[in-house]
Amino acid sequence: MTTRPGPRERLLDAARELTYSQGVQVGVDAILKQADVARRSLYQHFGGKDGLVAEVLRSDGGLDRYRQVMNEAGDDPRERVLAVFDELDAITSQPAFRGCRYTAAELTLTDPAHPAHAEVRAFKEGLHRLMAAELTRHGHPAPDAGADQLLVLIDGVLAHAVTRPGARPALAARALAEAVLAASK
Amino acid sequence: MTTRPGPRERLLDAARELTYSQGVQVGVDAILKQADVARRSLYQHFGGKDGLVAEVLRSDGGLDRYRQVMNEAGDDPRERVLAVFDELDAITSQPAFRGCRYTAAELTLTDPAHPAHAEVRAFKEGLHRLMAAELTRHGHPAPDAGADQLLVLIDGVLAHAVTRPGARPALAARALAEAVLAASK
DNA sequence: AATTAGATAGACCGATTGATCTACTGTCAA
DNA sequence: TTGACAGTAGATCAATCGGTCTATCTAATT
Repeated sequence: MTTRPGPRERLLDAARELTYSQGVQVGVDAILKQADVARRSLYQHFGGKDGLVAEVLRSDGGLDRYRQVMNEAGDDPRERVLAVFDELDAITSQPAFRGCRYTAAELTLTDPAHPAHAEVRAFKEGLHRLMAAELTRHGHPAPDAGADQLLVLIDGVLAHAVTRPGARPALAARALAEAVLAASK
Repeated sequence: MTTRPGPRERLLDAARELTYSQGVQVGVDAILKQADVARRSLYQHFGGKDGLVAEVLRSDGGLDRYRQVMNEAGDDPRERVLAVFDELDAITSQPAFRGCRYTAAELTLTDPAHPAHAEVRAFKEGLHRLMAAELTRHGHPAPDAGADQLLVLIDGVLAHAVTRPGARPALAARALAEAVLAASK
């Protein structure tokens, strides 16, 4: 039989799911209930709700998913970048799609002192490095600026898909990503 | 001496400011205090907090601001579209910038029944029509698809600027907007 | 002058929030 | 056997939430 994970993992799993489907405003009680964990364990492991939310973002592995999608697309930088937008089209078409978890956290948590903000920034910086590396391999004359453009496109797709469900923004963005790639020599 | 606006206007002004600076999670009490209005007036005029929030979005005049920026740029559709991104660069560079109020509302308010969602959608649709009209005048072969691209860029700029303050995403997006315009015959 | 509608002030409500606390249980190692 | 420790269960806390209520005041209408 499968041993179920410890309280810490169960808390992270429950929080990851509920803070996405219901937003970070979800109550601690709901998380505790779904995790089937004692109240005290939460404060023992994460210090409080804020710490739990931050750890959810930190341990989310969002960057790994981007890497995986690109790796499955092969070696060609161009194909690897475009594969990201194909994947975005699939993600944003799912009924359970509720936007980018990082952007949502950033916009929802107004308090600048919230530990989640640092995690959001770290994620975006990591994604920027990821994209810049691809553009460098592709011979792009300004990989940093190009990565900025790709990030705008990615964030734009994830933000826009929430408000206009039928728009398929990833397809629109994919064509612009090709324009970014076309800047290479 | 200037007669101060009625309770309804004061409520809208206070709510517009506070829901932006502190998010829609801001308490009713804070809005009432800043508006210097009796509690009852809020429920008399708007039925509740949800109604007030929705009316803030509806009466925000965000579309008018886009129109004004484009009108100030003259008649040429190309200049009018690019002026939008110049303006976005200015807006996102302000210290008080806290993201797109509509996107934030959409991501924060999880309840699908919240009346704000309809206002968000109406705004984005209006913006889409605005951009499509410019592309049509510019001779774009597919104004609707082109407007989709411009909206992704706009949403991307507003979303990305929140998480990476120094990135100047509007400048990156402006170059891509030129690519959209270049599709015209 | 009488009536009426809108606004104000503020008490009050039940529900929920995040967090702390005590008491108890099970496990493993010394 | 003892002790340490992590986890559980649940009472409890103060604060805050959105919303309803009564009572009073004011200004325009009739």
